[in-house]
Amino acid sequence: MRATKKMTNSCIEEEFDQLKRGPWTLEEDDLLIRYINCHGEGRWNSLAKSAGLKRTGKSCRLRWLNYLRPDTKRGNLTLQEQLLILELHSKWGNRWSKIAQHLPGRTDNEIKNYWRTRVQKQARHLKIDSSSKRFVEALQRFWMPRLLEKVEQDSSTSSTSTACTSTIENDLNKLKQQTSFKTSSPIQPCNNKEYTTNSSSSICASDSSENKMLPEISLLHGDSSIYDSSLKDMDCYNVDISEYDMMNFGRPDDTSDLNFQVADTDWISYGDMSADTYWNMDELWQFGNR
DNA sequence: AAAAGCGCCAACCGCCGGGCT
DNA sequence: AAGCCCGGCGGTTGGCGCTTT
Repeated sequence: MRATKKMTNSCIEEEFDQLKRGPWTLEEDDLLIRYINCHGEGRWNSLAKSAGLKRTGKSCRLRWLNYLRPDTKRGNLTLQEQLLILELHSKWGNRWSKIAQHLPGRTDNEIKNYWRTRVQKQARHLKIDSSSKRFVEALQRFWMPRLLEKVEQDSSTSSTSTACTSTIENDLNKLKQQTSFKTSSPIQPCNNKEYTTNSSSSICASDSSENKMLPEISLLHGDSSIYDSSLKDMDCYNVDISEYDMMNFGRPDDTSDLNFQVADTDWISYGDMSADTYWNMDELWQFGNR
């Protein structure tokens, strides 16, 4: 019989009331670190009590995973990390923990915050829903190729690479092999001339003669079961970004719900992005050269 | 210089699934 | 089989600090 079962409701409430909330103090951090170093992590509720912390197990777990764990990375996300997040989000949607698994040292919370504060901000500027097909198209059609281009430039000029970035670069190399984001690569037309998704989530380009459309991100609307947890199963988009008419990107088309306004923030134009650390293209150039 | 507005991010909340009793 | 606990996840909130007015 668990001890808590013997507790009366008032006892539980009293204990709950005594629990501390809000920002962690240095002393609490120290207690938690020392305890985990001695006894390891897990069994968070009992850990909290044994360590003498007046916190919930959940709170301790979160503090450890998101902040105190030794391999936690802090600071701005690199270009590679940003690109990987965009790509993985287009594949998996808001599966933050899953995305975080591919970014060593980054937490799901951090990635979620990045998405909400940086990426969704762009959607707001464009006055479109960040989960809309149009916005996902914009990401894939413009930002990701540009980011990839920049990442490649950086990797060709930079000789040093940490173990973590190597992991990310491996993932990105897979992406590069399996997608056609590169602006310089020749287009790879699909036989069926339609963007279609097959059972393993591969997406092929359609041939719309007047305005080529990027593949739909079927995750947003489709069956999540087709998505595998590993990058190795990513399939080609078979789209060459250079084939797309950027100027027509925001123009009205038959699918009116996909329209968005570009006039007030001319973010489609090169080098004329909104002034944001992560998204301003000018700053992107500087970012990788640090 | 002060107030208001805004962005970022750490932390919390509620829900869910799995495991144990 | 049912009830309970725990851990994990995604969504949301609140406070702090910076910027703008």
